[in-house]
Amino acid sequence: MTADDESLTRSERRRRSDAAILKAAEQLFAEVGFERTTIRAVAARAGIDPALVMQHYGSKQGLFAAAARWTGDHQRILSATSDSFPRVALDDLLELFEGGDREAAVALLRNCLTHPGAGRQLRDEVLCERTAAVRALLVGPDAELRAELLGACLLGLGLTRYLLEVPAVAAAGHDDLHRLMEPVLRALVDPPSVQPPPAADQPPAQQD
Amino acid sequence: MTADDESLTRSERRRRSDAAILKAAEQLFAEVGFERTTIRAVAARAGIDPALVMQHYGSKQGLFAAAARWTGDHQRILSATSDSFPRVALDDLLELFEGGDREAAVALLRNCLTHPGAGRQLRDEVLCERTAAVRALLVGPDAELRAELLGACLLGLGLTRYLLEVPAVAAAGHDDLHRLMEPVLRALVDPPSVQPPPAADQPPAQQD
DNA sequence: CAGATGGGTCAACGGCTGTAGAGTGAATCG
DNA sequence: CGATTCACTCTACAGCCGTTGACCCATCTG
Repeated sequence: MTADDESLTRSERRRRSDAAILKAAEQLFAEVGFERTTIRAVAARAGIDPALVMQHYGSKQGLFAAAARWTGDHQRILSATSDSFPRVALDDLLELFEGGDREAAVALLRNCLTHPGAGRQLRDEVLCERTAAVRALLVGPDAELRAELLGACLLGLGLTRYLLEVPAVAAAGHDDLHRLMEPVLRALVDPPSVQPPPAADQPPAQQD
Repeated sequence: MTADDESLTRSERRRRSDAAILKAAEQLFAEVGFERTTIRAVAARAGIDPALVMQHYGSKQGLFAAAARWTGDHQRILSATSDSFPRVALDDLLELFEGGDREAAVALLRNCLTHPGAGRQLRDEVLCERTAAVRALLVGPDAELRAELLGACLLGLGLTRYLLEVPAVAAAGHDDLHRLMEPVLRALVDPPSVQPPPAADQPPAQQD
């Protein structure tokens, strides 16, 4: 693939082809999904033999398990406050899918409705696990349901913007998305049935 | 399948097997997706020969095109007012996916990320077409983007509740979903930058 | 009743898929 | 340096898939 295949130690060759396989798999799983991705196509894009993919990852399922994963860091969400959550969650989403290594996450999203493992992973590791953390930020009743609904809205935004490419959503700038979506998320963080912090009702008096 | 295959006129037999094929196809496309659904499995569930499926629908693509479609009626949304929209849109979604013939719609949703035709159909016919109508309800700037974001949030709710089955969202009652999600949708119908119609019940005198 | 029609079945083809096993040659090591 | 390891390739298998064409036989038509 690159220049010299010579003068490479064995473990270097191993790591290099391993990375090439994984990268090709992430791209193909993200582009056309699990079923339409063939081992042969992955191998061709990685510039190696199909059988090598099996030796490295055991099976197509194993390859998918390694390639499709949520690459966002949960830490930033965890350290958000109830106040900053809408902004931070949106930023996280936009950065993840517009950053350099979005493929693994797109691969997970692309297949979450048709590949049982991907669906389970998205539900359990991304939506539920995050939910458990986000729930701690939320006061008032229905914290768990509200946390999951926050995930649902963010998921809807991600899908329409990056996978379905619904025109206006896909073309919108970050500022517009923040301006329009933050109040949406806030409606779940501070639902009408819950008085926003014990403070006064709602009058102008805003402080940070 | 049913009792008597005898004493049926030819066109009756035709219509009957046609309906059986379509129903089986809707179910399988909804359950396991396009790729994992085989003509043979559809035929087996319909109780007929695989070749008959081809004679009736031409190809697997043709069968899918007939089976996966949005069965909700756009009329109710169209006749909503800006005020009633959140409630009506939610009701529409819940009724569609908890009614008797949800399979065709689930089939469309299930495959919208991996089947190019399904994705295009969901985007163009459901999200965009509805958007064009909903946009008319919305006053203020960014009407198109806000309309599409409304679709995105509803899509996220539908996917997490009916396909991914995220626990709390899937188990929630209609009343809880209405109570929590209506304010969310309202944040897009009446974004903070737009004065909600000549103020009425809202707490007095808010201005920006 | 005899021929035409068409819904339905049967068997098969060609292609593609994931996967396995034997083999090769260069890097590694005693 | 000789033996061994191991990343890599080649070839092939077995199975499943969408699709097709020939063939039945109950229904329709004259």
